[in-house]
Amino acid sequence: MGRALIWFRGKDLRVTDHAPLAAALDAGGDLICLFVLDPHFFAPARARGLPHRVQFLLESLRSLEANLTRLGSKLFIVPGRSVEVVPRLATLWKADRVLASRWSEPVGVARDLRIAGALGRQGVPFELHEGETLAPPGTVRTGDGRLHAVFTPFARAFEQRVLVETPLPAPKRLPPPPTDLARVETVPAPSLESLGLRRNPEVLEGGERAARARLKRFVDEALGGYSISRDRLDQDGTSRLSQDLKFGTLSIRTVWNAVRGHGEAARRFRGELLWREFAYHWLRERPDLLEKPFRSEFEAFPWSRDEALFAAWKEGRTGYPAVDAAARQLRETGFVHNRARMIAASFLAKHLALDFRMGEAHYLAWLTDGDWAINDLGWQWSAGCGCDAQPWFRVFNPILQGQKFDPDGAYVKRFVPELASLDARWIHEPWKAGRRLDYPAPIVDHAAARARFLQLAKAHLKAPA
DNA sequence: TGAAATGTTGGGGCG
DNA sequence: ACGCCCCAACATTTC
Repeated sequence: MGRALIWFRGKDLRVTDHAPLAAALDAGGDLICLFVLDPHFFAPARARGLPHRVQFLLESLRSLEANLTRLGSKLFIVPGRSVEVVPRLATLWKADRVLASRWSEPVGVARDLRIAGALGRQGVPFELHEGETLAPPGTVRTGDGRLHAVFTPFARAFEQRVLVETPLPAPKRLPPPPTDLARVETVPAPSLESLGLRRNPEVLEGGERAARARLKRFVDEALGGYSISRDRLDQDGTSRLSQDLKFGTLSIRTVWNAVRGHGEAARRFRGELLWREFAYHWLRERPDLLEKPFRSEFEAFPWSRDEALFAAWKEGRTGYPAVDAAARQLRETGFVHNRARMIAASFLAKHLALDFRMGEAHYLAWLTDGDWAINDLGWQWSAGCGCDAQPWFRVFNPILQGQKFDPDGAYVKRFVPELASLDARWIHEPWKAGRRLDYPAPIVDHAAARARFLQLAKAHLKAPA
């Protein structure tokens, strides 16, 4: 027996397959559930810069609170900085140990080190449990102990060596919070309105129940055709689970387990989950990747930082419909289709030769699913400077990509309404329609921009050191 | 998890 | 009938 303080954080907002909760419940004794509300993160000015993420997080937090209450426990939401709050409450509430889910991204590692130190000085163990990834980052390695630099061998090694266990069920009930707790300031889960935001109905609903419904929809309706329809901008062929993995409203192994078997399409989807593992492996090994390219020959690459071009890209007025639709989908809905992310990223890094970190930061702020490891890997992949990246000379043609993956222009028309009445024949190259449109001409010519980038990259990357 | 340039092949029109 | 050219279709190479 003893008293466990379970510290829920922004990446494990669930009660199902929650290792710290299950471990504490197994051990018996008192159980206190805590969420620390950092006033820095939950400030109106900051929230306005990340509106979609904040909305999803708040809904998921309220869902977690309701679920814990339903199970007989309670979520204490305490304002403050976690490095201060957690050690203070551990002492004040006489916890014997503090449990949390591992958080392996740089800010989480640094914070957990400080907290472990502070708790250690108070004689309280700090236990981090797995659940963030299928395999703890860094555990899948080559024969000589290095991380795989190429995805395919990584995936093969993962499948051979990693045994993904069955998810833990949600607890049937939880012990009520102890009655002798010293009173501390708690706050209700903030409302969007209190942060100066209005609910955006385009952002998917937060919380475990909505997440489970999405998983079921995907497995029942979309998984079978995943291999083909995953690339279609105009279809709902993707899982739409990214924000649930980001905030932990579904555990990664719940998703993995739900798509076991199911043939080739499911194997393809599991491959995408393994890209996530790959990204977490590398970021844990190389926290500096958030600042610099994986491939060192790109460290001094002469990227542009042209603010006018960047603004056109962010606001969706480059004149290339597929690129602009992606930009507007991001701002309006907090989500961008995977194929559209690639098209938009390629355009920024190659046609515009802008520093990929500008796009990376913009995506991280506006994506509901914005995840450091995955976002960074994706951007570095597109810019050609990443781990197992696409070659620098591979330049997506935004017109062809649009024609291939949005043949009727339905995706473009949804997010670029100025083009709604345009014939599908011209939808990806509206300047050829011979019509006056309230839509910008291309800010760069595709062929010229492509040639310019290839020349720039060749000169920089092949020049003798 | 590309695209464009270049090379090759083969059928048909035509002198 | 034959060779030549044209060019679409496909393959290979290059960026």
